[in-house]
Amino acid sequence: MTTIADVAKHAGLSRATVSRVINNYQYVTEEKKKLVRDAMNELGYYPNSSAQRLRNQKTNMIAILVPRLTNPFFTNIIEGIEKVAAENGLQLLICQTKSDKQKELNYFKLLKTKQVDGIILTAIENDWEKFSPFLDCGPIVLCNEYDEEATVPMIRLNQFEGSYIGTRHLIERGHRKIGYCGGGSMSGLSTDRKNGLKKALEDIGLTLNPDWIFLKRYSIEDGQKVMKEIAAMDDRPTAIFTGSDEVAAGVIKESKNSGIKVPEDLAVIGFDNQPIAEMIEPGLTTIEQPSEEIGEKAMETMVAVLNEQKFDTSLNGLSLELVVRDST
Amino acid sequence: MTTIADVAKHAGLSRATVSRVINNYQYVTEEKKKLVRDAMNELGYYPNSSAQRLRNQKTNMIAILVPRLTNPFFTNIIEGIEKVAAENGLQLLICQTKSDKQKELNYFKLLKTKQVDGIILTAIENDWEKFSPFLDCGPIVLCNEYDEEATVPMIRLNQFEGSYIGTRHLIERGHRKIGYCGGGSMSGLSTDRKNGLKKALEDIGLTLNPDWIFLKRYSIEDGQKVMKEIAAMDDRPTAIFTGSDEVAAGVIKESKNSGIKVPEDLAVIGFDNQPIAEMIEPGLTTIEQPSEEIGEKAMETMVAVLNEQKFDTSLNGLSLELVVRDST
DNA sequence: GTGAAAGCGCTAACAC
DNA sequence: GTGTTAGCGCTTTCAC
Repeated sequence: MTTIADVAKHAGLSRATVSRVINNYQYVTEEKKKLVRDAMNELGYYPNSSAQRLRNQKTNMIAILVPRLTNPFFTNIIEGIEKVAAENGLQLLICQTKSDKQKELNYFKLLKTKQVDGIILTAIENDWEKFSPFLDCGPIVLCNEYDEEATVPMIRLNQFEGSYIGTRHLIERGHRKIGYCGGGSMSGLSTDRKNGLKKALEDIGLTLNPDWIFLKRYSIEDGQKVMKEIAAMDDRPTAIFTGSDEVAAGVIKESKNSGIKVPEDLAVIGFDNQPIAEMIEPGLTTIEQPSEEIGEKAMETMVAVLNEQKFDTSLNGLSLELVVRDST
Repeated sequence: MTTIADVAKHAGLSRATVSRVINNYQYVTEEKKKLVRDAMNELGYYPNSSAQRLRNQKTNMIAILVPRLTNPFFTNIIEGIEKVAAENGLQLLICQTKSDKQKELNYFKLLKTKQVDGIILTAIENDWEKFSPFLDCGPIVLCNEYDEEATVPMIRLNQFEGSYIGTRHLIERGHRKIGYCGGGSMSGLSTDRKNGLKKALEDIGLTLNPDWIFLKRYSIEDGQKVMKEIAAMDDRPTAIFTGSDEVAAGVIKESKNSGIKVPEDLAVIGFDNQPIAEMIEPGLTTIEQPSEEIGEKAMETMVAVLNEQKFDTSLNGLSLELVVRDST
């Protein structure tokens, strides 16, 4: 392995000067800069990043925690994060939690062991207080999901309104028996969505039937199970509001096996507007989330916090929009 | 930040002993082990990974290069890789090349700067010779894609046979005018698939019509474009063999806009057997790849190479299988 | 079984 | 402008 000392010797200069060239320090004569660069090229020298990290006490690496990489919504967020990260010379350590509390918590040790400078969360599995030992170890930024207890910057969209407009749409189509299918029961996002739905129902004097509430549903398979459960009911909803396009796609897929027609027998509305929403039949009505922009904002916030700048995340300008297709 | 010296002082022992406890060195009395562990807990000590990496000259981190995270085939490979990585205490640095030559090459610098101990490639953008400066910087393992020039371990499936059986299936359904839609023209995998198709045609005295060859098609959008091109032809194929389910899904989606019926006017066969294959209508006939197993084998190979064990990758026991649905 | 000390490769005072 | 040197936090000989 060739080190900075080898380059220094080869160039007939000191290690300090070589370091200055590596780091674009301005007061080095062009002549010696060239000497150093030639030596680096001849020896095929690259600075050892472990040494740099140890010396500089920073890694230029940010951990991104996502539930699953197989969900395009999260890979789209990563897409946005990566764009801004690249612009700022930061690297990403992408971590899958598989929605597992312990896994999520373990990744926070990355902060303690100084493997990353900060963490961006796209979901939350644990109670917020579990994170308190880590809050002073480096910046934490929240996006997509949120928690009322959290004291860190958040990129948060109005999920209440998102599900409210979705439910209004169902009501306008004549539905009165509307079910809800969401994520974790403790989740701020999921709670807000449920409340948005409730509010829309209450506006016309209805209440949400507890039999039609399904929680902790995330995948296509989960959606299929929900459809089976609905099919087995004596009193079925005529419409179902789901927390993701994947779950909605599972519902629609299974409806074909259950002899239930979408949207005639059951209207289905998704969330996210993933590619799958326009691939399936009938096309999925859904609430579009600007996933890539969410990622961009999150990383911009991280960069600002790392540079100790202030950054107002309360007004992020991002909103949810209804995309109407054929499933409603 | 608390360091090993703080722990040593707190426990009334030397830094060496603390280090021995951290690394489970066996000759430390239980009594002092406890003293050290208590001190670590009280101080909330975690070893600094940059320092460990610098000292040990290894990172326990492996880079995984994938074209895109939004393609489930690659995230499934990552799934398998991650499983084996976790079993072996290795971390993953997931890198998106976006099928860009320069990006791919840049990630190889991770090896030079000692940010990772090894690299697993799931695709190849550059000519193999471009990688030669990096071959002695750490182990490189190839999976999915391959290159005849490559001298590194590969997890390689018989793509020739995969497309041969797919094409046979089309021929048995009565098709004689079969088109091919694949990835990079230089790619070993894509070339083998094209040759498998050619062979199946030649077996019954036919040749592949060059007008029906589409290369560098990867996404749903690419598939839609292919369908448009086909629709505009005077002499159209009656069946199309595609290199991924995403492209096939795009073809099928666009067929509905072009008034072309699948499979009656155009049979479509995909590759990979991704979730989307059974979500769309008609259900997509496809060649299933054991993507997760590919990832597992790749990481097992990497672990073996890191431990300087031999590992025969030529017999990996993985094979491709035809999954028949309604698109053919 | 435990401690003292050297050194992994790099950067940033500080001196000149 | 450039060189000298201390030290980032850790592990591992080598003594004892």
